[in-house]
Amino acid sequence: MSEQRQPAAGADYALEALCGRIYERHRDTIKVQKPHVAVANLVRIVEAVLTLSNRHGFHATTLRDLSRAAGISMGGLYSYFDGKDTLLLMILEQVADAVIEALEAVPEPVRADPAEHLAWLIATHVALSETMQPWFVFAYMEAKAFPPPARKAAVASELATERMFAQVLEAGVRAGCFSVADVDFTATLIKPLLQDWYVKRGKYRKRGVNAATYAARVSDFVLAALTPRPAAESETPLPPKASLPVGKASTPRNPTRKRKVD
Amino acid sequence: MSEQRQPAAGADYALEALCGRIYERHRDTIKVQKPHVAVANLVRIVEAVLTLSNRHGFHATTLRDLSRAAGISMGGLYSYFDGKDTLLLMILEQVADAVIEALEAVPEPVRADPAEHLAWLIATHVALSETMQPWFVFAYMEAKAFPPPARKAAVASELATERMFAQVLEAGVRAGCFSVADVDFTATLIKPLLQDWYVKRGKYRKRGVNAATYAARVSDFVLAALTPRPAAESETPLPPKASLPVGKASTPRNPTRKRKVD
DNA sequence: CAGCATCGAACGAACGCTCGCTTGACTTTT
DNA sequence: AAAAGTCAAGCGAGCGTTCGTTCGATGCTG
Repeated sequence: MSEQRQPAAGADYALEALCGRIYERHRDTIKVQKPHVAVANLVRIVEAVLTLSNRHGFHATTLRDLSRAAGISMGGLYSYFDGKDTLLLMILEQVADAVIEALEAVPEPVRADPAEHLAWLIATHVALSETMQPWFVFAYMEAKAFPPPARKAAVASELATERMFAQVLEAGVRAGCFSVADVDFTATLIKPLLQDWYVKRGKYRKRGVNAATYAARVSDFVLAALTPRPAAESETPLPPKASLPVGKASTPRNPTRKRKVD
Repeated sequence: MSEQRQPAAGADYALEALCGRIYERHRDTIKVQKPHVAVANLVRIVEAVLTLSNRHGFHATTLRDLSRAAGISMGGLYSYFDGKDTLLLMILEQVADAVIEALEAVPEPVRADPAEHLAWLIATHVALSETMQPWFVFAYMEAKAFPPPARKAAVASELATERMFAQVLEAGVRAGCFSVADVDFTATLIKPLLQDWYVKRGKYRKRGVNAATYAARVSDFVLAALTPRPAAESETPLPPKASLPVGKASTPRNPTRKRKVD
């Protein structure tokens, strides 16, 4: 199973390994005993549900579609999860775990230089979201629509990665190699740049941009914005008045019209 | 209706005005004749469907929920659209139109200076997406899941705004005030920064960041990245090898297992 | 021949959508 | 001016369909 494992991180982000972890985490609800059978079928289920959901949305994906795509009967599916929501949760958990695990495995020498550390975080995140692209898209698109446990976990995960960026920025500011007005805000701005890679990957593909190139360009862009300028700090004075017309105090806040029956 | 209309653009982005435009565009399918009645009810329908959909997704929003929230009976709803999909389309069209219309109304003096033009585009986009926040979130989250016409329109709209950014960047490069390696790519990177404002607006709200502040900060960040540096062009050589472990040539690309019946 | 794994018909609930009916403001008739 | 007629507008029970889920029968394997 392991063979060409690069860092000593001990984590593997291939489909099969990820499904193995799902199996272990949900041993109690998964009714199939033999691990190799269970994991093999989980692979087919997860692969199918990611494909179908990323095309039409999780809610629009029916278990009959999933059954056909995975090659497992309706009843068979219920040996692997006790309801549609659980299936969603299985995937979301795995994504959140993978992100934190991958980004925390920063090599010690890299951590020394804030600029290099930042570039490493960006490159690692892009590489991870490239390997697990369908998972990331799924988590990003479906996280909002579901039960509090999943929502909380997703938000927490996002904040955790944001904090990692903030810490690096702060270290850079202290070391004098970054010039940042608001560390937290700038850290927040980096996240959407990383998300764009997997959310709109098709667009980049079409333009011949691959993961490594994307990461390098984003690093360049971000580092350019952070690098202290010699003098002439021309902060944008304030945005040019770009107020949109919004016809007086319209938009009645309480348009409750009485119905016949309540 | 009009009164405090700032630019001479002639566009109004209040809920009622937007529904008025929807009414005009769909006169043929909307069965209600009297404009003031139709627009008033469209307001209640659109407001309700945006609220419900942004909470649980459009697909998960049932017409019964919508009927209750809007205060219009099931049958009544069908006087305003001939199917759930049409309702989705009505909103998507309106968002795409508003974006292009707003961004094309750039004042002539602003266009002269690329930096100012860029800041104006950012500020205008943020201001528009602030005014129409639920619409933007709806369009962003639901665009993928629907019929080719809607998808095509959404992609085209995104490319159009992207091209506007690219043109400004190009003008700035020619004028010597921007230093950009790849104009198209950099233009692409700006979009997600704008989207983050409405997609994660709750997060920014919680931190006391309002629309104007957000736009100003993003402008600063982007302009800092574009401003030519005196010397020392330290392009990131290549990303530090951030390869994730992906257990040998796993991930069987064709895990088709035969079923009993095809 | 156990017993684990899988199957797929069947079920109740909930969906999008329809349609015959009621309502009420306005027009016409007497 | 009162009565009768008209029709746009709105209503909600009910239709057929499809959903998530269940469960007894049926392999398959050691």
